[in-house]
Amino acid sequence: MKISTKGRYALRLMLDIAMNDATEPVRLKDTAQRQSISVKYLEQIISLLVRAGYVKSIRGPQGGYRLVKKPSEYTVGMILRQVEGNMVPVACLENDDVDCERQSECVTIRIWRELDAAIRCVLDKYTLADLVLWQEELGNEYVI
Amino acid sequence: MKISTKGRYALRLMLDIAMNDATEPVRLKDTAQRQSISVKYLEQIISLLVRAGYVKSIRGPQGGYRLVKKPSEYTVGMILRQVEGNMVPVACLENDDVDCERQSECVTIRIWRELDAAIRCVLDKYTLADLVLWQEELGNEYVI
DNA sequence: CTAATTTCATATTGACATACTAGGTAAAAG
DNA sequence: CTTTTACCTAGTATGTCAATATGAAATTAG
Repeated sequence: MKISTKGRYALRLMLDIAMNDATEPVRLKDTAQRQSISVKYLEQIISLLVRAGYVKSIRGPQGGYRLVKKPSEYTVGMILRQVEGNMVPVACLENDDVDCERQSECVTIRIWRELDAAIRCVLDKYTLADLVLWQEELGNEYVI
Repeated sequence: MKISTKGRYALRLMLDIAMNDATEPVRLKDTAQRQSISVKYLEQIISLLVRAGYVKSIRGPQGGYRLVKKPSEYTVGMILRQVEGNMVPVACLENDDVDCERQSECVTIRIWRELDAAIRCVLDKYTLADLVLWQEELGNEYVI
């Protein structure tokens, strides 16, 4: 019942790009340094986000990555789901076709459904824009 | 980000005991049959619940397991935490001592904290008594 | 054109976790 | 003393996690 490094790093990666792609594309080399994550691992993670159409890449020198849409258009849940798969807490909620024959007689699924809804609620409530704002506030505190 | 079979089985096991230990101790052999889980695997799971003091065991013929307290005194979260460990979504929330040096500058933790609270809320809201009730309602529907 | 810089694509690795099964021991009842 | 139950430990196959490693392809600067 843990979010993997892949998911957590993906969020920090998207946040890092959101905060730095205003003037020029963000190179993974720089993100890696800022976030203390290896370039190679970031490459793997970002490939999933490129494939999803969340970031676009520019090759060659001065290349890097840029967000395709505005930070406010990426919820935390969207990002996590791309790299972690559906963020559903039990397999029997995964697809609508019933693959567990116990479902009709199983009451524990009510707990799992409510848990799923609660998780969804939090993850889809916040966007990258919120994270950017928080991070900027934190930055200002240091200056003061 | 999944609850393992151990956690899910533990909940079904506790529910099964709650619903059947009124007259005599519940044997794992019977639970195994009712729940379609192997006796051997149930043995491993219940040993964690015995150690936690959640069920007491009676050996020998006509032996089995009984709940120590009333069903209403076991939240779903209590049971899951015994077999799954703390149900916290990211490691940096695990213990109070700060083992991640990024915590002061990391805003993603706000998401994780809220997620943790949401999960806690659901898991600690329901008890075995709720599950028993739901299961009984379901049983009656079949009769009608 | 060439060299440097970047992304892109796969393969490999070691450690650990999951989901069990197997085999045997210990206690209690009849 | 045999049966029935719980109890304990080890093993095992599979998969996932968290990366590294290697190299190719594209782009730009000079």
